[in-house]
Amino acid sequence: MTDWLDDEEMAAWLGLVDVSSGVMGALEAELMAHHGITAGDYGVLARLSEVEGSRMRMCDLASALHLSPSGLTRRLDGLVKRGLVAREPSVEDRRVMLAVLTASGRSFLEQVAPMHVDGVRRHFISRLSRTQLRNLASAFRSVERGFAPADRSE
Amino acid sequence: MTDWLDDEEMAAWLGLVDVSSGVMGALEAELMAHHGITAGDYGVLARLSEVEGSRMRMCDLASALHLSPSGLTRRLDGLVKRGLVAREPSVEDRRVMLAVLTASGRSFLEQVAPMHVDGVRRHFISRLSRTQLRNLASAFRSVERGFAPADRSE
DNA sequence: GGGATTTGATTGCGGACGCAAGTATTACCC
DNA sequence: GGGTAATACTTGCGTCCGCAATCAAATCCC
Repeated sequence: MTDWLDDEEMAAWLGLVDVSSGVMGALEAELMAHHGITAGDYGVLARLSEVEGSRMRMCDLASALHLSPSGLTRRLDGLVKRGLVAREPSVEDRRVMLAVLTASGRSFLEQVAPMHVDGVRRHFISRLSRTQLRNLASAFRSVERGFAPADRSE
Repeated sequence: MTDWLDDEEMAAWLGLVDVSSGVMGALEAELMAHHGITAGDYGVLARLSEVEGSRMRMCDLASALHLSPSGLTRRLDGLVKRGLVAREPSVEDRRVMLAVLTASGRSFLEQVAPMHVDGVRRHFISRLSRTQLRNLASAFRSVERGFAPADRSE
């Protein structure tokens, strides 16, 4: 018989699954209901707004968002059609396209972002004490340290 | 200006997102590579195996898996085609279909499950001390307590 | 410097899934 | 008890997204 999960292990594992899907689902629904934007689209805008020049190479943006190249191409199509992002060929490397946040994309994001962080706070942060928050962050760091060198099973 | 997230809050939030997507992604890839089954299909088999009689009403199964009714219908189509699950009309309520784990479904699951819990252990549980595990489970419970009565924002 | 390899982006195709509509059965209620 | 409402499942349709193929451009290497 295999080494099954005991109650505490199971609670931690199921908790991770339920909490992440629950919180992210709630945030997605709120973003869509109040601003008509998907979490994926919001992620593009937010990421672009954080970087120097508000522009990123497609490939860097795709990996930052854990999205395939083709997925990002189509996601960007929608954002371009809405005028929130523009495509701009790179001058240093003519293979690459830069995704650049437009002025209206930035102002849209500035309307949406406060509600999003409020959602994170309401559904997640506010349920936790400061100690729990710190413990959580430290536990997540422990798990993430195992990610990079863990691929030798393939 | 809105009430932004400080460093610890941000670390906890980003940690949740990255850890859950990282761990679940790794588990999904392993399930697919070693047993040719998606995480969704595995979830159906696992859930059925846990209940009395190895059968569930479609609607209960759908909500347990956070899946829409139509999504479950098609997912079950695939599992039925592979002979792992069977459909069985209910005698007490002729609207409902029961999804029932077949003998081959059960034996397939018994081959897969040890690898799956091993994956959970490798990618997640083993990175944490017993104290971290307990703290994590308790923090998740705190967050989940806020789920049910939190819908007054809609 | 010119051909082979690598890298970046897009498109065709197919799978997965949610919503809305449709059908069948049950529950409710006067 | 008969009509209305609610529930369970399925199907049609559209969207999202990953993989493989394709094309363009840069890099490598002799």
